[in-house]
Amino acid sequence: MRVGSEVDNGAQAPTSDKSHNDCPGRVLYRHVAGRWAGPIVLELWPEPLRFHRLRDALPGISEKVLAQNLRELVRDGLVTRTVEPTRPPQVTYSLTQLGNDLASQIHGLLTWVGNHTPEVLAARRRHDEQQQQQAS
Amino acid sequence: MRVGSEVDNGAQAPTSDKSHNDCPGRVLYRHVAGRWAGPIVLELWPEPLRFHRLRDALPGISEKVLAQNLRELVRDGLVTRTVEPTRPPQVTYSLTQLGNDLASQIHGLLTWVGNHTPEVLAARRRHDEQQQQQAS
DNA sequence: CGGTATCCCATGCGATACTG
DNA sequence: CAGTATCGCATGGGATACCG
Repeated sequence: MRVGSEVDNGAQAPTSDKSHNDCPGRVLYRHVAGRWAGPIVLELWPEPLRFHRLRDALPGISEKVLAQNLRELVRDGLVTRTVEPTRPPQVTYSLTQLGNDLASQIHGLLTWVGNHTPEVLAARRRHDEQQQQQAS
Repeated sequence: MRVGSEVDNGAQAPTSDKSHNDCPGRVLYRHVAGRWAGPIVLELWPEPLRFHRLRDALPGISEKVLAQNLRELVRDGLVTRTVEPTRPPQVTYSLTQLGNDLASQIHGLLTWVGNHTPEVLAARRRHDEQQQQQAS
């Protein structure tokens, strides 16, 4: 609770010049660890997919966000976008070699999460119960 | 602080109740893939560290966010918090076995990023140049 | 089919001040 | 030393409508 009546002076220096924040590796990590980049790459791992197939494989994603992520992945050389000039047009996304390497790392992380979520939930329950007891 | 704790879907009801959004694995992934959880776990991988040591090892993190992440990690059974009742108190954070497993996955992803950032940057430059040409 | 455009909200994170 | 409290922005991402 606001002890001193000091008003927060809203201008919080964006920290923008701290060199480690602009570090490209940092930025790239933030992207590949984002909410959807990992899952998308994993979907493309076994086989190339078209836009709507990809969307359907990722329940909950919006087309906007899927498109954003794909654009970024293509730009970063992790995914290839191939257009078949048919009618209607077909656009296929596939992993590059670089993207393939990344996929194996993502896979490791994501399957770890899949395998150990129950243990984490159990630990969490134990922890919360102890907190409960201490509170009482 | 109850960060991302429970369901609590105050968010803009993503098509209402799509169960996959509340899926514990999804939530856990969002956490370990967050901006700092990965780096923190990696710092603890070689050896346990105290709060300020950890903060200093992670340039740019605020104490608030470090504390938040550590609390969550402890709650999830990935990190152990040990208090030495000396004067002044010493608090040491170390990985559990579960946290150790996670660390190796994170390590894979983070070192991949470290090793391949130059290639990504090169790809990005190539891509941006092509866009430039098409625009003209 | 394969996207963009627009609008808006929830959440994460940073900065600063204070406490046991 | 090891945190908590408070405030506020920036950003990612969701919903919806529209375009080539």
